[in-house]
Amino acid sequence: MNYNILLKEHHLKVTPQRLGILSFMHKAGHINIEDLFTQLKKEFTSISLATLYKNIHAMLGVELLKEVQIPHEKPKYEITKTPHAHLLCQKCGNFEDIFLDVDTMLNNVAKQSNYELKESSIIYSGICPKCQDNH
Amino acid sequence: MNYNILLKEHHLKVTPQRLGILSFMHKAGHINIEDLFTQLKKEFTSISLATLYKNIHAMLGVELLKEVQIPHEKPKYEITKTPHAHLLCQKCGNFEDIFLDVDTMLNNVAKQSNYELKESSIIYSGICPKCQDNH
DNA sequence: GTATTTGCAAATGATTTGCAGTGCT
DNA sequence: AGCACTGCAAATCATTTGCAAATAC
Repeated sequence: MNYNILLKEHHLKVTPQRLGILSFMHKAGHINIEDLFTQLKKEFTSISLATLYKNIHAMLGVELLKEVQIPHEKPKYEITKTPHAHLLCQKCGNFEDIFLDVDTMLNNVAKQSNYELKESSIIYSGICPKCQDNH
Repeated sequence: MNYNILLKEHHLKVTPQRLGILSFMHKAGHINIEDLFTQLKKEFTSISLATLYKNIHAMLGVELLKEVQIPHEKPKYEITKTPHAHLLCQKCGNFEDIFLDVDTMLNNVAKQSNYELKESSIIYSGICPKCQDNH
């Protein structure tokens, strides 16, 4: 993925810090501020938390990133992609995307509720296949 | 609803503060710490934030309460009821329950993902019927 | 060259903790 | 009576802000 272009498309200036944020975010899939900062420190010894927060907000503002709220956890961030749901393993903590037909679900709920629905935030939690085996 | 019994069933001692928390929580449906504290202050002039936090955590621990995380908002709390999803109006902020067939959805996703799913956290956002009219 | 971004330090805000006194069962 | 709960004050943790220097375009 070309983060350079991604930033420009969203009218954000390209800086090494921003490229680093996107690169680690992509590698992790979903990551919270604290873990992201730890990772970034390895490559940018001088990066500050303030910069990280400012950039996360800038990228959220232009919808380059999306915030994901797992109950009882600190928010995680992901690069915006096609609408999807999430799976959380309550045992090992694995957190992953699942590309359900979110649109169909949205339409059904819209009909039932008379809301004009735009988006959904969906997390399913349970035990992942691996953890079922190592019961 | 008898909060006295509700607390005892969950092995928590009955105190005026806890009864107050549950009563306001029920009245509001979903409420965050700050708003709940403001409400409580009216009835219990001496209640402290520390007490509120401690009690919220105690009640979460025994699953008498559930935390609901709306992206970009402070967590709200609700009294645990049968599994359901939530609707958020992006215009007026109205936040309500919707009793979809959460179990069927859970089973479908379980099949597709091979996760052994236990619960889901679902929020649909859009424009509520009222706000559509006052467009 | 100008506007934006960075990193620091300080400020703010939210939540937690320790402890002495009080209240529940 | 004994243990749990309350409220206060202080401590901790997370996030934001202001500003001078550095950097992107």
